[in-house]
Amino acid sequence: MKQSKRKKLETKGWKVGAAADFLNLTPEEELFIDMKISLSRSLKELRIRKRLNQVDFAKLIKSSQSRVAKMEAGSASVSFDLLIKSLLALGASEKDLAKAIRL
Amino acid sequence: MKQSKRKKLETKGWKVGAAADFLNLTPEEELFIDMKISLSRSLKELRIRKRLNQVDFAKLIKSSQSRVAKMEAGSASVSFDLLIKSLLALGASEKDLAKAIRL
DNA sequence: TGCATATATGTCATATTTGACATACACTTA
DNA sequence: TAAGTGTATGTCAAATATGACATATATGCA
Repeated sequence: MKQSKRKKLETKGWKVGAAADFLNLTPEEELFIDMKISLSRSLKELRIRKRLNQVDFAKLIKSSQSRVAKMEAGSASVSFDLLIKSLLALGASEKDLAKAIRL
Repeated sequence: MKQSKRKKLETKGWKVGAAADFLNLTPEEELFIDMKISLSRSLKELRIRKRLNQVDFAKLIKSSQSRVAKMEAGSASVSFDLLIKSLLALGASEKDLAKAIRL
């Protein structure tokens, strides 16, 4: 993994693998994180395109501004389930999600 | 929603929405469930293609046979996170997952 | 029939994720 | 400068998902 990418993840609460050791990140773990980050990006993009601020979007999905911020920051404490629910709430289709995973 | 589909979900622990009322299933909720079920199917398919039984696969992902069964049954108690981790463990790529979501 | 293998279902203590809240930070504009 | 707006970060009790376990069911085969 590139040094720059590693640094980025460390700050977001990602403790991957048993040893929380970024040197031992398996390819699957990296893919898993990459996909979440991809969804994060799509979420932020979509929210902004809909001209919603984090507070209003949080209300829309019955969550909180802080959690929206964490979603968009690619925080490790956010599940795929929440990301996907959020994207669907913004009107994303299955096709959109399939695309978003890989962006 | 079709009657047949509704019946199927009811048996798998899906209590959707506040009222657990299948008559009030929003399109987003339905999409959410559909996607999980799609991943379930792909998972089962991939596992069998790799000639693993549920016990051995459970060991591979450090889980249990019962949870693998629940994953493949499309149980409501299974998260996207676990489904995706499992698929990645079977060698699925981001592309594969993007496809699997929509099958 | 009994035995082996594979899968399904239910329960539960533990682990993780959640929304809520407080508060900090960044930026604009008056 | 202060006030307003939007976003980020940390904490925590409650909600949800988890692996482990027991047990049930199904199928094949001696």
